[in-house]
Amino acid sequence: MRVPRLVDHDQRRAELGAAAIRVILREGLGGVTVRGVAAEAGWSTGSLRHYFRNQHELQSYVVEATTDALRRRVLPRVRRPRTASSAVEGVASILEEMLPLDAGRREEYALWSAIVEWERQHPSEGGSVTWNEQRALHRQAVALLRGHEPAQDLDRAALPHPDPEVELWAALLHTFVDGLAAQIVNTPGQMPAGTAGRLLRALLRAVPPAVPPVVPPVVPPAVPPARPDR
Amino acid sequence: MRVPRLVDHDQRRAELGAAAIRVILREGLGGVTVRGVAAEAGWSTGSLRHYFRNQHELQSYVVEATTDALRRRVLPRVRRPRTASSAVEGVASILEEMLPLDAGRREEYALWSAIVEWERQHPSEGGSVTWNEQRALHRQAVALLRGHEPAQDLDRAALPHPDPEVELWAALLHTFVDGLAAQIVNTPGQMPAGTAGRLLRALLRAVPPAVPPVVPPVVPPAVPPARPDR
DNA sequence: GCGGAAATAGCACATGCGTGTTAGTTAAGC
DNA sequence: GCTTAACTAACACGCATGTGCTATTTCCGC
Repeated sequence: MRVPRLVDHDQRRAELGAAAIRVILREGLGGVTVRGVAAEAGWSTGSLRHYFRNQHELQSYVVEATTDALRRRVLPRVRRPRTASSAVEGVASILEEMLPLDAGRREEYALWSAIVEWERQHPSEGGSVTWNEQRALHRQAVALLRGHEPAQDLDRAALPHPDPEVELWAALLHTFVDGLAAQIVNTPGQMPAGTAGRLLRALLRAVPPAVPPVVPPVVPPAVPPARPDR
Repeated sequence: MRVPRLVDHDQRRAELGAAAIRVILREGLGGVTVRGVAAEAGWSTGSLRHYFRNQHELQSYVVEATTDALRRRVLPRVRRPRTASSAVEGVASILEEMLPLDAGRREEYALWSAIVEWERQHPSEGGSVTWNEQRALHRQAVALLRGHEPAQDLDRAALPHPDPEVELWAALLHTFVDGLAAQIVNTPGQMPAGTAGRLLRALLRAVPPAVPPVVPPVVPPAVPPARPDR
């Protein structure tokens, strides 16, 4: 069999994905057109369409690739060990990594927003992946605040916490941080970085402390009791 | 002087505005095109362009008109007297009027979102009008929760409250409700109406009550500031 | 009546989009 | 060197958009 020139499709697609990300940052997900991305990458539309049959396939790939890229960028940052003067300060500095407080994080937030928009318009069964990951992060944050042992791996943090109070405050905190990020970008005049940080810390201080360790945080048998939430 | 046929421009523009609102609900603010709105209203583009010179003028008018219409629809509802079993319940039922919990309020939220998007892309000096109004509403809510006299008129509520704790919790609550609304529409699977209501009430219960004017901030050793029940 | 300004309807042009098709180019295997 | 499949580039079609321009209709004041 004769094998003509071969190119690495995955690598090509990654190259296109990088160009598409630049387009998203400049014009939003709606600007991710076949022509636009091809021009950004310096290719012709015909070439691009050897790797993506249509616009949906292109956007779908870009959303997936962007999600992965953001994960790889953000996760190490929130897992970075830090010297904090208090639990509140430690958790606040973690959560601030998620807020669009400077140019770099504003870019990341714009990408997250584009992904959320995509997920809203193309709902997948099993719920939003990014939502579940964010919830796990806030669950960890609240557990830390209340003095629980942090979950070892990320999969563990994806499960509901045995302490229902952790679940409740994780939901409250998650929702609040979502709103905070939205206000920072939508009404930056009314929500400058300093105000955002103060509000975040104020809410963290409002998280009630765990009751004294009558029962240490031993993971109980696999079945958590039915919780009112969710 | 000869006066030809005269039509009420304001009334025409209002008619166009109503058609544009229908278009926004169907296709978003991006769908507000000269052709689209004209077709929705049953006119030709040439006619429409006697009242709006270009697309920007059309969208600008629509945003303004929609803001006014929403104000007129929502304000009486949040001011409706209610019989509540508690302060938390009373405030919760007010704030729920702002959440996209049913078809009607989802429509209103979609319109609010379109306005916020417009304001973000076309920032005006003096900050966002809608943001300030929302903040005033939450300020009132927190004041109510803490047992203050409610402000008489709306202009009064637009000013910062003398109690700094009211200002702080108004900001926290405002941000939280923003996030709640966003999650309800963006990830409805993870944030159904019942959960949203429970989270809202949980946060309202976390608002610290006003200290009785007996002993303000005498901090007993090792006891964190006043906390809600439970 | 009727002149004429306002109002209306419609067309034309340039632009940008997704997508289908087609001709040219490249390079591995024979 | 030749063949052939993959790759590249470009064009064409249909559609939608904003906007400028031009007939056509309407109706008040004379």
